[in-house]
Amino acid sequence: MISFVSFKPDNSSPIYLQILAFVKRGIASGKIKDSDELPSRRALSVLLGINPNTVQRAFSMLEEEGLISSSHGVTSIVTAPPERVNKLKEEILAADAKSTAALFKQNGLSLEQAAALLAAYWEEV
Amino acid sequence: MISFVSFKPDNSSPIYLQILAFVKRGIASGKIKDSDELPSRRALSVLLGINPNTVQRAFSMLEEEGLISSSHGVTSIVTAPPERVNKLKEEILAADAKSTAALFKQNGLSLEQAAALLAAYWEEV
DNA sequence: GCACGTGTATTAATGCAATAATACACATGA
DNA sequence: TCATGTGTATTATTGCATTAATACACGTGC
Repeated sequence: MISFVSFKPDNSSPIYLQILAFVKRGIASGKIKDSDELPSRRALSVLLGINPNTVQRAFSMLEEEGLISSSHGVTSIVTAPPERVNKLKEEILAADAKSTAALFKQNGLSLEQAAALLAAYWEEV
Repeated sequence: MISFVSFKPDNSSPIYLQILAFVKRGIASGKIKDSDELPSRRALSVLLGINPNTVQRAFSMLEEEGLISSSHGVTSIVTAPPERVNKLKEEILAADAKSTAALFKQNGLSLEQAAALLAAYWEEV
């Protein structure tokens, strides 16, 4: 069963997108594995204190992307074969790296300064 | 006169917040300097193709933070003494570094891997 | 069989960013 | 002086993302 204990939604973006990102990053990083079982939509909505439809929306998007498999009456299962995981990992890392580089460049930093700054705050988070 | 040619709003957050962030990062990075003149609210709204009230909202928030000075009849002026710039720079860099570190950690990367990834995409953006 | 938990679908309600319209106050320059 | 452009303020409206409420369909296990 996938754990959502480390999932802390904020108000910076829609909750359903945060759930989507949480699961995708979990799969990409290996914390969530192929054939893992997801909590039911209702159970997760109670756990997170949100509306069941919000969970439903996130799960249906995961289904559209082929990352989970759903059927009536039973909880959904993660569908993440190795090649899919690698592809997802590359996508996420590339997107993160690009946005991060853009951010630091916008701040007028050099690559060396950016790396140093990252190192300075690495242990803090 | 502050230039907004590099300002490219997207639909990831409210436009007024993007304007706010654009100006703050500009000040922090030195691209926008103390006593620089801002375009008028109406002129900027025409330039960006948005409603004057959206610009007004961003500018009033900048005024609340003490980063611009406004008076009737004349365009607003940047108020950014050196100590304020340094403070702003620290705030922005710290926030960016923390969120970046958290992001890479969430992806299961080590500091070395994160730095390498950043370097790999640095020139691309 | 059937109670229960599950996935799925539809519709309504809510909140808020963005827009819109308008009015007033002030400064500048012809 | 006065026309013009500026900042400021108020109120209403629109559109859409999000949440909410509800009903229906299906599978499991007693």
